[in-house]
Amino acid sequence: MPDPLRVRFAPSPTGALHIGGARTALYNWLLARGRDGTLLLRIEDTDRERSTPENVEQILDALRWLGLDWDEGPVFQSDSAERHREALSQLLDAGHAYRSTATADDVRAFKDEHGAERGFRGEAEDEGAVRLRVPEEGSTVVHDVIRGDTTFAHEHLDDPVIARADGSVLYNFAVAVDDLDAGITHVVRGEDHLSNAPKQLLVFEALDAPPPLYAHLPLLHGPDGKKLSKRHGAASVQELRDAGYLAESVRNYLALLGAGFDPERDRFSTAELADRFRLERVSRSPAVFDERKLRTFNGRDLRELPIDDLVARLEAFTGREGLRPAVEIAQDKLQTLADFWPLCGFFFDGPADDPEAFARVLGAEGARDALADAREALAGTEPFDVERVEAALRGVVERRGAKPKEVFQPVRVAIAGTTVSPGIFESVALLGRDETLRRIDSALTRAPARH
RNA sequence: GCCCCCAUGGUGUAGCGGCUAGCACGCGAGGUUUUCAACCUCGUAGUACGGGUUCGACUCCCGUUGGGGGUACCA
Repeated sequence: MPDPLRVRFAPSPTGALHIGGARTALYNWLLARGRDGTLLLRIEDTDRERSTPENVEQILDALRWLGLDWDEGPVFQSDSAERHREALSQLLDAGHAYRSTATADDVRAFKDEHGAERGFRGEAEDEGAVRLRVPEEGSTVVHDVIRGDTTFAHEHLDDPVIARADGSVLYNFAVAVDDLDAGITHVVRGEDHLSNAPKQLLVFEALDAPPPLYAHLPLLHGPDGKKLSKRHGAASVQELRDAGYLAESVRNYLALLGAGFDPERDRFSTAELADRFRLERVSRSPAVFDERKLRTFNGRDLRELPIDDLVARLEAFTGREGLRPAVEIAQDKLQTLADFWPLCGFFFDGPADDPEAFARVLGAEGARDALADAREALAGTEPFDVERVEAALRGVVERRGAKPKEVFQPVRVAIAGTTVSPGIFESVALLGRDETLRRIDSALTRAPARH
């Protein structure tokens, strides 16, 4: 029997859940859910400034939106101050750590003297910050599930500061103690933590405790190869949500970004993802987050959503109600939830204001006449349903010997105000005869007469 | 500067010593078409470079170059 998994994810509480962090959270989630493990949510808050209740709530909210739940937590590192102090004096007493007043300048001076590649070693003093004593000889090797062994020679490692002079502990010490106490078996985090791993391993060793398994994920980059940031558009899952992406699409896309799933497929249910996820399969090289591809995935998923579901999401997204009829005729044209209102808002709030489109389409040769003919045909259409509307409009096309678009576009611009809308017959039928005629009349009044 | 990681088309990836280097997104052309999408066809483009090892390297080793991360009494 394998030991039960205890996995933890620990976003930093800065308020925004960054996309890279979201992927890390997702992989932790898939790992735990796929192997019946326990998932612990920890907030890395040794730096008190960041973990304001508002920031934490934003993170939790983003996690929930993504559909990631956890079994225990959130727990805060700052809640374990007593235990941290205890572990600290344990190391001090055993000689694995010492106090030192050495500053960053002292460390620099040390390297000037001994060489830049030499790790700093301080002298034990009665006061000052607490530094962990790194062995002179040998090395610490990180056995990483994803990247294999990475060896860190002790001679290159500085004696890391693990607690401030005031006794408050620092990250590398606190996580190690917390992971130990929480019985964490798997630590899955970003590659930016790889160089922290030997420090934490050294803490485990000093505490004479077995370390968890580590897996460091490659980082996510923007299209320019640089670290993903707001410059690249959305950089946090909150922004993705606001941009109208579906949580399940984001999940699916993020999961595919480096997890080594079947390359012949690009769609997996969340259950499948959890079932197939293998830490060993995760890529070692960084990936570029491509929002266009996410858009494509999103559009595909959105188009297949049951209509009731889509309507509910759109009403929540736009804050408007009674959207269903419009959603029915627009679903195929949406890529994100945010696409809906620009496309269909005219049904509810009147024609959009697009003078350029109006002038171009209704100013074209014969456009005004075509629109007048359409008005006449529509005025006599009964009942006013999609079928009859289509017959009426096509009749106009035929009588005028025009191309379809020479009639349809003027009508479209008259009712929508722009050149883009759902299908013209569906749109006209949905708007109803009275409103359609009203808008056509209004357009006719504004349109320049040209024959 | 020093420590560490990474390297298949524009992007995400498959490959695990012998392949016509596969799939998807994008992009291009065509088809369909009432706009925008969607959809169908076809097409485009890749193993960073240099040395080895081997009968044989995208696959293994070394170096170079390039990219990234770390280097706090931050997390």
